[in-house]
Amino acid sequence: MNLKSLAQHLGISASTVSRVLSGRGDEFRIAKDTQKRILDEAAAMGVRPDELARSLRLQSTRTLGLIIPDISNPFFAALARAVERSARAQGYTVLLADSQESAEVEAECIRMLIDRRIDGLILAPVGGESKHLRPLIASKLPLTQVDRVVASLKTASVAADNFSGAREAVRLLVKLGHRRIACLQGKEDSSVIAERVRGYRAGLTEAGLRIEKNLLVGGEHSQAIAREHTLRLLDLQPRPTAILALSNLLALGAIEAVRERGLVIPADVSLIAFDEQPWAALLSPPLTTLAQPVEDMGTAAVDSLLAQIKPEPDASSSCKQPSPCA
Amino acid sequence: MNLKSLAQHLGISASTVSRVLSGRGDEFRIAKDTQKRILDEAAAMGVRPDELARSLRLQSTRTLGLIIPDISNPFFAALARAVERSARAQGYTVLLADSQESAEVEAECIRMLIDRRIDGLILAPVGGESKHLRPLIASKLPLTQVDRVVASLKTASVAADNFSGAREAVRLLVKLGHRRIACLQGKEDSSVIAERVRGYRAGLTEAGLRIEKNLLVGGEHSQAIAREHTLRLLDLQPRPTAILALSNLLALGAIEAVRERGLVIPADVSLIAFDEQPWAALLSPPLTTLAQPVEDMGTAAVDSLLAQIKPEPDASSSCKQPSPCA
DNA sequence: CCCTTCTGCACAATCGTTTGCGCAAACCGC
DNA sequence: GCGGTTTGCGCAAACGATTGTGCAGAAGGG
Repeated sequence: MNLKSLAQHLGISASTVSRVLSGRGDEFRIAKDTQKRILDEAAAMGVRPDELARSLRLQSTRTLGLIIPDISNPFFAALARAVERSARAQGYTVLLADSQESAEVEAECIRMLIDRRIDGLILAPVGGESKHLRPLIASKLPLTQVDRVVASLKTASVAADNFSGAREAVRLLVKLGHRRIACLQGKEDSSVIAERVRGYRAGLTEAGLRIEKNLLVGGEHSQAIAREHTLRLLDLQPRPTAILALSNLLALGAIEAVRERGLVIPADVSLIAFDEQPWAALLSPPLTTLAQPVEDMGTAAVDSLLAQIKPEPDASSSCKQPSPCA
Repeated sequence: MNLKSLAQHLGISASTVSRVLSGRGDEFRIAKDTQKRILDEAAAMGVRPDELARSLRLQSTRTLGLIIPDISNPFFAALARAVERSARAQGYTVLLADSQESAEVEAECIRMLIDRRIDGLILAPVGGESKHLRPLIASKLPLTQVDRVVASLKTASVAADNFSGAREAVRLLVKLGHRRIACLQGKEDSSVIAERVRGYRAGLTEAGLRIEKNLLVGGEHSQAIAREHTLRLLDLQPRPTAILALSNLLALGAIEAVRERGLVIPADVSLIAFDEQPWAALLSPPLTTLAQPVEDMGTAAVDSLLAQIKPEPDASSSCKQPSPCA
């Protein structure tokens, strides 16, 4: 079923078959007649060149790696889809790996992808310690960070304008009359969260509001912990009138907590959350979310990476800010 | 950075390095001293054998393909995670592809995975026409179907007991006093849906209830269409008192429709849905769901596939039935 | 001291492609 | 009928690993 056996079968050399199958028959002046024979027989026998051998010889796999922290998070699932589609459109395939929010697993994924000789890597880092990324940088593999960005790594990166997004959210709440606005944050060492927190503070300051330490809670990116922190927020006297949840997972925890206290959104407390959710509209009343431009981020990441791979420099790009929606 | 250059660097042949790095130095009676030199230097230089070349030579990639119809569906995301973990535990890596609920894309994914010489494939088929799967069967590639099963394809398969699950759900509703129970189905040609519909009918019959044609609606696996069908259900006179949604996506559409009609679950109409959902508990009141044993299905699929790959026959397995939960 | 046995490693073929180079036949003009 | 050009294609060497076979040198026996 391989190119060589097809060649034998036709009494023709493998070189000729290779050239014809790669669509460069004319370029090498292979007789039309010969080309037709080869193409017909290849189709009939279902012969397709072995990508492994091909990659080995060409030293290029036309494969991109994508590492995300959690495929079951709708945001990352959407990102993965966008990356995959965009890569496929440019003739690349994507190897997807899930680092499970663990630096250790992340390092393992990186090793595995490098062993498979991917042409480039799109990485949404788990954040925090980045020692394990040093060998990656040293390897000179084309690399683009996406969503979360470890700034100490000098690489191309693609991220939403999280600062403006969060500030915008606060402005919105202020306009609605809120004065005690709490913020439910995730991992502090994540660039995404850091930016959003910065935006939160900026929004408050801008509105002439004080930044109260006990209204900025969290520190883990987990639904359970978000729930606990929200419970504590709700027990404060006076209670905050609005909560800004910095991610979809955190929002889930917050909603849980609000329900648990027998309170109602938005009568008792308003909630506005980052990340779009398929179910946001189903809550009563619908949850206000800040959609991230995940499609754009995916294609931008692929473009940025391919720009590094092909020698057509295009620098790193950035993205629209999250936009509020119903 | 490859094995050969390391060999030169040490003034040793590549064969020896290969044997040592593959951990079989003793087996080939390589001197302890030589082994140590090789291992040390390999670690220092960060040398790891090229998986491409290795796979080519060994005619085995230790890679499994997984094709699912939609990674952004939480059920499939969870399945992918389970498969990935289970495969990794057995030394295999997984190539994930998303067929986007399209037979055409599915065929393309299959071709791509075969070109990459995967050792086996786990497939959640889009269903319907299966002509495009013929070449796959012909290729003799180890294959296991998961979740959805195209019965006409004689392959190993892993699926939940959807029949019993649906029947159980109907029993539950009947016990709660419902007599007019509607069913919101998806693609009729999907084995999963077919089984669930069968279970639905069985449950009704068992309870001595008539099966009313206009209470069994649907035909597309889409939230929007589910919404429309539910609207029509709700406008029936008399209105059904309960709806069984055969998947998470359909449930979303149903909830939308119920809200749109200004009705309340479960006061006006009860809803029970297949597939677990992270947000099911957040609705007011919480949505009753039938969780599928997705972890088990993932590991069972991998086991079934590996049984075909390694010559340790273990036959195909099946799975626990979906269990009702809060 | 020679012959065998064991130890420790190297040689070379192989997996399935791609590609630079080169060679034979056909064709052309004179 | 001979040199030169064109046409059409094959040879063989890569790519980076694995592995059966074989070959030296040391060790051991008689």
